[in-house]
Amino acid sequence: MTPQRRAVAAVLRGENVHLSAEVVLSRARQELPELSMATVYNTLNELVAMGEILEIANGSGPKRYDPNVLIAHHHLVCTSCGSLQDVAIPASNPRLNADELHGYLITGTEIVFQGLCPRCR
Amino acid sequence: MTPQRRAVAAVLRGENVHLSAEVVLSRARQELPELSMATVYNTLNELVAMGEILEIANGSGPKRYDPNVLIAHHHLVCTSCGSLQDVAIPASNPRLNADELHGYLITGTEIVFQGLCPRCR
DNA sequence: TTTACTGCAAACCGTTTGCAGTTCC
DNA sequence: GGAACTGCAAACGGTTTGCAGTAAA
Repeated sequence: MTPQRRAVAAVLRGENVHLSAEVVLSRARQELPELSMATVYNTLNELVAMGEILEIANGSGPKRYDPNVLIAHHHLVCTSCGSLQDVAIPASNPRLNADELHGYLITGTEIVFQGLCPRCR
Repeated sequence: MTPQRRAVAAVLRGENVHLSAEVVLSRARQELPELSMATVYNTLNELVAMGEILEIANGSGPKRYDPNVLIAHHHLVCTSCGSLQDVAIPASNPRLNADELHGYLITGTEIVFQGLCPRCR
């Protein structure tokens, strides 16, 4: 646990936090100005590998990192400004029936609700 | 309609087709060897803008292009090899209730089922 | 002294863009 | 001649990597 990793981890804390590497860097630099981007990426990737944070791959644009791993949830993304909102798993959780599985073994289901956020609509 | 565009469009035809720009190029070059990557991307982006094909943004790795725009569907992706399968919209289509909308106006819902394909499991 | 980690800079991959050279009306 | 399009090569943005230097065990 180096100061760098602590600074990165400290930024990724809380609910409804979805930060890009860039933003993680600038925020963590408030604590540790000499922090480098390489170290941010190294740390983020380790945190993802350890299961401490989630990686949210946005279509184009940078990946976002989400520290909320304890409560399973989906995302609501604004197609205009890119802002993200956590949403609870809906009551009607989608399932595939046998003939739609095409022989796959399902390991996860991810729902992305697209829409316009209050500011953009 | 130039030969280049025709060649690209011809490759993106059928069901369960999810090709990267790279693959589109190499296949279209069998018809038109002098085709360039720039033109492939130009054409793909126009087709997407025209609503003729869908862009599937994979986490890391190249985008995939899907000509199946007529039948609404979701995707089943192999987390090991990246292969993709179209799946029908499940009977229980997820919906958010008012308090989960957070003021967003929903415009679309995308489900990605992750799993292991028959070859990888 | 070995090991792990950092920061820098350069490389990387997928995609986009500037531009000069077609082609077609 | 003007508009639309091509191919090349260079630029781009986000991410990763090689490497020399530093700190910690």
